[in-house]
Amino acid sequence: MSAKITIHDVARESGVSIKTVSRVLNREPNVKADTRDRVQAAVAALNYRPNISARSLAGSKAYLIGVFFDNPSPGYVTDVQLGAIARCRQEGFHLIVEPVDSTADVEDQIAPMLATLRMDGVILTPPLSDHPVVLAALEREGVAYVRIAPGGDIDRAPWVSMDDRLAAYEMTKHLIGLGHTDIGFIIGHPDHGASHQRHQGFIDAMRDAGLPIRDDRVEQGWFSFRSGFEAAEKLLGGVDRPTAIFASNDDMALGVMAVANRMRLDLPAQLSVAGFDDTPGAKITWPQLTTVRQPIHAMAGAAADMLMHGVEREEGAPPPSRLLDFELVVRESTGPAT
Amino acid sequence: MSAKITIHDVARESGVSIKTVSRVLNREPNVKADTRDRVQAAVAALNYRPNISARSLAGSKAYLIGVFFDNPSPGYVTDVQLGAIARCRQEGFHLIVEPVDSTADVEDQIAPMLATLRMDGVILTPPLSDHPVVLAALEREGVAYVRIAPGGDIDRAPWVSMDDRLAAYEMTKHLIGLGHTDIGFIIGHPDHGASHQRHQGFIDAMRDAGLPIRDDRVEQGWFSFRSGFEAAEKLLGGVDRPTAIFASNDDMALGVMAVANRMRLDLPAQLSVAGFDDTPGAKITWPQLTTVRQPIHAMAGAAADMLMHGVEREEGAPPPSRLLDFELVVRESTGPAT
DNA sequence: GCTCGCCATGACAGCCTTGTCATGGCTAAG
DNA sequence: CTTAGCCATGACAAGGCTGTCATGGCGAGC
Repeated sequence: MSAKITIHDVARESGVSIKTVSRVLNREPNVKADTRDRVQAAVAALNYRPNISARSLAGSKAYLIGVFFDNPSPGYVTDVQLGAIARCRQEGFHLIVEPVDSTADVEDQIAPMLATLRMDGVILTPPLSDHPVVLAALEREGVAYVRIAPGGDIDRAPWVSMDDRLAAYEMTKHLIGLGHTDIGFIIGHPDHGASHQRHQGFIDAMRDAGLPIRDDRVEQGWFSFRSGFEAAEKLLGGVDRPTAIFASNDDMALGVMAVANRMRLDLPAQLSVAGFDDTPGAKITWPQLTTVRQPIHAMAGAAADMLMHGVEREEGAPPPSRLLDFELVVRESTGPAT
Repeated sequence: MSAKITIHDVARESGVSIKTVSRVLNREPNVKADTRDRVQAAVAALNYRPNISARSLAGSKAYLIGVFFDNPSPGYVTDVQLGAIARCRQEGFHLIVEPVDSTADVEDQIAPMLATLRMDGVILTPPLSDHPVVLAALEREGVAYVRIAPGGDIDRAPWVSMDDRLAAYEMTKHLIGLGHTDIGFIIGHPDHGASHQRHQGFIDAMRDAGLPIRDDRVEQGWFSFRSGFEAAEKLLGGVDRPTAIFASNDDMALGVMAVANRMRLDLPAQLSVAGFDDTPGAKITWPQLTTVRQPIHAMAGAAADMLMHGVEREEGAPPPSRLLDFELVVRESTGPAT
């Protein structure tokens, strides 16, 4: 380990005071171009890296962004991490990941960490985006946060989301366009805000097409494979079957496909199946799953951006937020109604 | 935000010097039980949390553990994180996650972060556990690290692993026990040390049972669904098919199942399929996948433990390391040979 | 009863950086 | 030519904690 070099070494090397080095490092104004170059040369020559602890102790930034999650889908979680990190790296920030078990005492889990770490901001993923205790703790500790895909209370804080309602609407329209009129729907986990919006998109599309929604065609799920499996057993149990099923996420759609497989139904000839999320699992089936690609990576990146650059909020105005585009991914699991 | 309370407040409240508070906080000796209690009471009363930046600036610990990964399997990655965090929380440590793109300049990615963050240790997941540039950078910067499931150069640094060879051996024995004599095998990604060991386990079991291994029954894969799919197409392409296929991980096994599904093979009657890892995907198929449960959670926890408590290495002795137990998970995708 | 020695505690410096404020040099205006 | 005013720079303190070392109190031994 090379003896660690500090800002003093750089200052001496370039013949200025440490404050000037600091100014160059932080891109502050009031440094002559010539001086700036000299300092940067010294930094490069000495291979100097500022010490993050000293920085955050002295200054106001911690160079740390937190990601809180309590999400059963590993694909979603890593995607968020990757998206956030990509942005953070550019600005010299780092990512602290903190799983939060929302069935245990949430306050106990996050309060200590918030106080010791004093992160610059926290990215909240569903269902934590709508967890009242989490939001309250963050606000109490004065830590900025951005919610990803929140379900309600939209004006409370900045968020990044996509139009779940519209996406579900488009997917339903896709099925209707294939000739399906009798479509089953599986609702997502009630704690996730997106669940309601996706359901609403389905309802709107059916209504706009003048199609009825039978009560026995809508089942409650929990975003898990198992819940999709069970819902599908009910939906496909009778002699009178829907010709398509739209599940509110991919895992549940895979559950539907498992049931269909077991029943020896031919996909998509006898049953079309659509999911939502475009998780890696969507490509891992036969036939591959028609689904909605969420811009998870981009959403996390945008959230990190807002946090690093300080979410300025004007009094009275709604918090700065972003709605990103989704993409309908049509694969082989949906086909013409027969 | 409550005005942040410091060690001085606690000291005043309990009538001792800040140094004594520090001693209590760090469980140092030389504090009277009575004094210790008073300090702890004050800490609780004031809801005091030490500032991590100040701590790491003054002391030698950073209270940060890094996790480096470049792993295509999100399930594996989150499992490692969860396992590591569970331990870290108990000791007040936090987890920094750093994806490393091993196809880009690895040095550029990790050297700056190592220097600024000065983490107490880093957990390396495959294939990074065997990446020479990563290991060298860590050693140069004097950052302790623990390798998870390294493939070779075992005495270079501490590691945590499981007996991949034995697990593959047992799985093969399971298949042989079901009456299979003609078994296909799909090798894992050549960069992962475990791949070779699993392959060896398969070879050993077949040899010990006196069974031949046909060259055209062994295919190279890359741990991805697609590679499993393609390998299966070759293995199952001819009229003369193996009665069982053992894939070196679950994703590839799922690829095999997709091919079998498409060929309308009845599982496990016409083909037994076995995987390795017990990822969430293993339960997401029909029939559910027989596989090997890796103690990923426990391995990560053990690695975190070693890092937090300082990996003491005696000169000449091999580094302290741990081999954890695996578990054969027999589900419905394997059955008697017909 | 006194001294030695150990144990519990405290004063102080130091970790590395940023923020504040003062200083000196320069330009433009009087 | 002088001075106000601005800009670039530097000296110094502060930030919260731990490590070192000195100090004071106490019990044991003589």
